[in-house]
Amino acid sequence: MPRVTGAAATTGEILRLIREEELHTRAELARVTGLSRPVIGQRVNELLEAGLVTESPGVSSGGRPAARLEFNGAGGTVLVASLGHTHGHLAVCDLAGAILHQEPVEVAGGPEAGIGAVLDLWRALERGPVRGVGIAVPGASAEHEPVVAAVAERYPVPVCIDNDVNVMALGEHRLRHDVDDLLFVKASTGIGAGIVSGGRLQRGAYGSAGEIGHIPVPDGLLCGCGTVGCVETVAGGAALLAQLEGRAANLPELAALARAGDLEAVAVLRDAGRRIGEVVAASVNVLNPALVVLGGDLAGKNLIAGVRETVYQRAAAAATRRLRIEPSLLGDDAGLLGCATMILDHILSPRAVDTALRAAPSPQDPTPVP
Amino acid sequence: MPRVTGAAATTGEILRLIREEELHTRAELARVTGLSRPVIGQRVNELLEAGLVTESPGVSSGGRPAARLEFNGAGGTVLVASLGHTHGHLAVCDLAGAILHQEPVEVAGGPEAGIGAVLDLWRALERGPVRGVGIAVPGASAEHEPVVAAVAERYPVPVCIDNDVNVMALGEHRLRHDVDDLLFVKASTGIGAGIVSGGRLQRGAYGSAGEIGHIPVPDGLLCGCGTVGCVETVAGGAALLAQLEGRAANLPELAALARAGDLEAVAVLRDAGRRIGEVVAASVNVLNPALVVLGGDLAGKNLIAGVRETVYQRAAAAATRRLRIEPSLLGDDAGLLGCATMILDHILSPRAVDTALRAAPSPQDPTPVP
DNA sequence: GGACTTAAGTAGGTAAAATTACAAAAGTCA
DNA sequence: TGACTTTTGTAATTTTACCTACTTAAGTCC
Repeated sequence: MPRVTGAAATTGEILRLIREEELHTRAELARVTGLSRPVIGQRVNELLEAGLVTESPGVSSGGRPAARLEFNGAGGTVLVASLGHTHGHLAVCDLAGAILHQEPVEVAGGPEAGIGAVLDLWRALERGPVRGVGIAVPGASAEHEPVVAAVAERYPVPVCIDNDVNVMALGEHRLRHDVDDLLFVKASTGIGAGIVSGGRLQRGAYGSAGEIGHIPVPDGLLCGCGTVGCVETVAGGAALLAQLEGRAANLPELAALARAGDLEAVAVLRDAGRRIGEVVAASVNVLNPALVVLGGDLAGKNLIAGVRETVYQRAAAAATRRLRIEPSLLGDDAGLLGCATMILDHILSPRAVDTALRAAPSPQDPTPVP
Repeated sequence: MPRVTGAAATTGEILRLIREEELHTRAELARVTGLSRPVIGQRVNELLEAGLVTESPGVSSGGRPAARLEFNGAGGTVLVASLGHTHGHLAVCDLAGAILHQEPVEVAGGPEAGIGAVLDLWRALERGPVRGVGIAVPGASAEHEPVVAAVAERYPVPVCIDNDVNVMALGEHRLRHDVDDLLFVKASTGIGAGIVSGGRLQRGAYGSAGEIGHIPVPDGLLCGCGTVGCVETVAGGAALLAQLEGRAANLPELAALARAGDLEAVAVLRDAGRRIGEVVAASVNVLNPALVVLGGDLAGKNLIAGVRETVYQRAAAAATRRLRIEPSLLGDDAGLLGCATMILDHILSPRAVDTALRAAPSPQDPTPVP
């Protein structure tokens, strides 16, 4: 019987089918790939031996019940950290991307200075073999090579680092993998966006794609960047706190105020949404995404309403006809979950898995997967 | 000796290495791919037999001279057409993408109505086996399924169709294949952009990515699209002709006027460049391309100067620091050359070549390549 | 309980792909 | 001219990646 799929169904590809395509028995895998049962059996055994897949009794459909194959999220861990300029969070996640344990961390002086503290905390939290490390940093990730070097020295596994917004965009994309073109907008102290186009994260030529915080909006104050009327200046967290004249000390408080129905807070957020909507409208015109996701401390229903209002009014009909604008599904742990997605996508990709299995077919090897 | 490259070096991949990676001898191919000489020899023979590659005597480097392998641009032809709402151009190109012969064509009633005339002219121009067809249409290509059907009925070869701006972006990308993130902006009667990000053309979720013509710019007239101040309304070809109050009857005349030094025409174009620069600046902030290419009837030095002025002033420093803004290298035949690139990328891709060779290994087959 | 159904493992075999080893061709250089 | 270098081709062999056929397992249905 000839093969059906275009790509050769390597062992790594079989894992992808189990993990992402909802195929859970050897027989199904054989049908979909067009490969014979013995080949599938052999590949699945490799995955079972490597601890990447588990087998459990299934239900019968009239004959012998098929053993149910599941990706083994407990087959290892990844270490992740979402770092800001002064503080951040870190966590240990399983291979399914679930957070097993997390901690806040102080990184006075930024990620470079604070990476030592992060490494020490990770060491204390470690459980099971570490298969990869994912880190989110503020701003351009290219400037954080020393961080990667410090981590790579302690952990001989793949290390991925990216901008916090890009990482969140990846995390959101994982939850909605039917959407191949999405724009993730983070509204917090700063305002930025992560772009997924054609199913892939777009960083631009020099890593600053999606930096929409300094696009000017009509009417506005002088921004630190030199231009007049950057969105970040008129609708960023600092501006909103200033507008409330001390009634909220930080962004979570502001959000809480709005949730409690405070009319002034609601108005401030709605108006910020309108300003942000201006730049989102421009981005939507340029990119034509299927979905805009709003995340960050400020992305409550009021801000989102403001964004919707402006985008549907300002952006071209062709780009908005089927456009959805929705809140993030990731919640408070967006950064950590995004980091986990980033590194897991890397180490569980068919290529990486094939390479790892070729190098270390035995399960007790110190770094069997990546 | 183990393989070096990740991707299996299939026959199609070997062709790519010869065509795009400047590898011109069997020995070089063997070194780069890590495959043994006999395998390379066999694959190259397949390509020679299929007429996709030519062999010529080379120069010695101290031993037997290596036979020089070149992609055979004369191994077939592709038919291309760049169609507007009322008229267009069509051509026959060789497999290297060079125009062998071109003709204007009237397509009263748009591409659907005029495709018959196009087919007849193509038939008259045909020389050598036709390996593919590429067509550019105004606006969204999804609306032109009937055109594809009509062409496919006469020519049993791959047919590619896309928006004219996207096609030009592809053509420009081919000429600068070191640049993986570029924005092609066409300034003519309409204003639009084609986006190449991460080396791939981005169409967006519903094919309208890059439609920047209807983004509003500060201050402006009422546009047909309902919004106030679309760039296309204030800086599109129609607006500029109106500003010149009859001194130019069409855009080529306007461009000629400016080249001759007419101050009014120069000012009008420069100002249009500034308006277009507003939306280009927004796009640059969002996408962070390495290069913005300006094409279309209006893209002379005056308009480009205006665009540069505004972009470097308005866009964020991170996005403009290494940004280049340049005129198109494609010239008047941008549409046709872009079409050729589009269809050639398709039929000469490693996958397409491998499939074609598997199906028809003999050179005298009517459709050996695709 | 026995026939039927579906799933999975085993053994042996085959065809393709790539390798090694050997041989020949076509130049340079003294 | 002959030694040396580099490229290319040929033949036999090995390796890989499958498949087919058969057997065993484990359930349902009458």
